[in-house]
Amino acid sequence: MKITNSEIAKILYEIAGYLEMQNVAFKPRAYEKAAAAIEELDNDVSEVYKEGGLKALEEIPGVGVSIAEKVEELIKTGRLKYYNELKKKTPVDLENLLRIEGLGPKSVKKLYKKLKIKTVEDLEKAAKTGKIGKLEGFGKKSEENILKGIKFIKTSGNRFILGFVIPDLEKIVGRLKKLKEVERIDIVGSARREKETIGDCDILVIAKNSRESSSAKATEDEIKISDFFVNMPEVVKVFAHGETKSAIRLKNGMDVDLRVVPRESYGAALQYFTGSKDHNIAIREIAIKKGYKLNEYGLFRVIRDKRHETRIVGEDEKEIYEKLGMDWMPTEIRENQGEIELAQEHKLPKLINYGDLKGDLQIQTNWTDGANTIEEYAEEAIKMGLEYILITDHTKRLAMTGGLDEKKLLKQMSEIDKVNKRLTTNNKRLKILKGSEVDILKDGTMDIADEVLEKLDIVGGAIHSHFNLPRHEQTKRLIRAMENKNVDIIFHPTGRIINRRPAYDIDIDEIIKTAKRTGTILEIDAFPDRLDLKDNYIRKCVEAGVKLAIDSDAHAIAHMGYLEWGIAQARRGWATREDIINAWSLDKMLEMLK
DNA sequence: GCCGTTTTCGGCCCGACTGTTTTCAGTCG
Repeated sequence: MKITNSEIAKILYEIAGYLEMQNVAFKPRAYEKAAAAIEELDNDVSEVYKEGGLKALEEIPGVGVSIAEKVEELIKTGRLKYYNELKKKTPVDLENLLRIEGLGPKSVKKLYKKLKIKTVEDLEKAAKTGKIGKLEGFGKKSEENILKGIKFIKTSGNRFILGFVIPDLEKIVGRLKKLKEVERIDIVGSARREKETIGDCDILVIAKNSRESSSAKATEDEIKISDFFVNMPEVVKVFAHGETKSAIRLKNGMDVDLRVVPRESYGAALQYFTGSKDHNIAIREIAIKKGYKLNEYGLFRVIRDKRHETRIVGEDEKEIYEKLGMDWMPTEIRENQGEIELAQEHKLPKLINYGDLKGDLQIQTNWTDGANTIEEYAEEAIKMGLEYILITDHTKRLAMTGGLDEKKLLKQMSEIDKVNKRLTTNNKRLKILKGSEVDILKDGTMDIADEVLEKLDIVGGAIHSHFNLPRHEQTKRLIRAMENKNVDIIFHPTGRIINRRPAYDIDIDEIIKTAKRTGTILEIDAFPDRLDLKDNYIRKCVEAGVKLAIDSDAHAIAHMGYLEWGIAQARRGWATREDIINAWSLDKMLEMLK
């Protein structure tokens, strides 16, 4: 099978780690840079190579002669000698060991040399028996931290980040959809509810030639679909393979269930398999009270002696809810957190819709750690139908990104003026706004002087250091930043990275209160592993009347599409268009900002 | 190993924290 961009990137990242172990200078950064560039590429590297050969590979920024050859070898053979040799020298599960906070290549090497630790399991055993603490350069504290890191990975590691696995899942769904036997197909479960992470994936299908009812025998079409499903190239394990229900594990480690449902039950199955469980339990209780029975096959009227029942509805999901006396509910809010009561009163909020955003307010360009130019982002935004974007490169304290100081920021502002002028002469409607992702320093002051901040259209503040301050101090720090009259938005307010790093310790209610008082916007960072604020914090903001912004946090134009994941979270937090400032016109938005 | 409106060779980002030390290596962003 064709090697994917992320598979190539993973190997390049690992090479960087191995070189780091050997104290090789500069090369690790070179491999990391190339890996990141490939990971963020819009096109398939294999395709790039097929069309333009080595030359085309070398045109990828950060990829030179040597790495291009290695990528070529990977595309052609699926293997890489250089990588295998490095791996032979230090045969450790680098990918997973490096996921542990605080553990880098040097420590991994030492642990391997001294204790023959190769895997996370080895490491855990050694830490638990106190062997790590006695090691030179390590101590009791390191041992504790390692155990904590392992625990964190274990408790959060077996869920998949929805935005990152959806491409894999959609590939499968797209392929099934093309079968002549398939009439309709949907992803259900927590993925349909747009949860930030999913444990597994459920897929429902109706065959063209669908069986009459759930008790009828499966049709040939239905059997063919199930057979096709378990024989896909990505399948590494088949747990179950029936005529209408199958379960497999994919190469990426995710378990996927497929159910081929009769047409007359499709709506009921959608409702049932979408959940959430709590939502379904509450709905079924209501059904019982009204003399119905609800299951995955339909809504049934129960006749007195309970041995007779007649199917009322089942093909259409909306009809089921309506028969039960309530409005259809958007899947994102089906968590039994008040949505059912409001649906019964026909008072559900009108959630913000996919496609409602008029702008993107967090974009990193190649002035710092982004991959594309201001102009390239502008072109992409025009393609997406946006009306405005805000350029928000990092500031000087974040040295590793080449953060901008006051002088460079002013220079970038005049560059934006120029690009805006070009857009106007070419009759393009897009407006590029001047902004910055300004570092919030330890004491809550900003990394850029106020005189310069004043000149920007919109200022975003963000924390990138001192993640471990005690709660009151961290909260005070953010509050001070919000009180700055130039700071309009707080970017990724809690700093978590899903499956990797917990949020820093803040009093979220205090933060929301301050946002309200100071008129500061809180951001919903749409990057799939951030989604910060998360759904229930969004809901708190909506209830408190604090306004929000949904931003892609793009570091490459391909990331701008992530805005949709931000909308999904906003919907999970019950946000309407009124709550999201970049769903508004430019004038209205600028008017309400500080 | 990559890159070049300062360079085709000689630079590559840097400050702070943590945990280990008693001056520093490793890690992080």
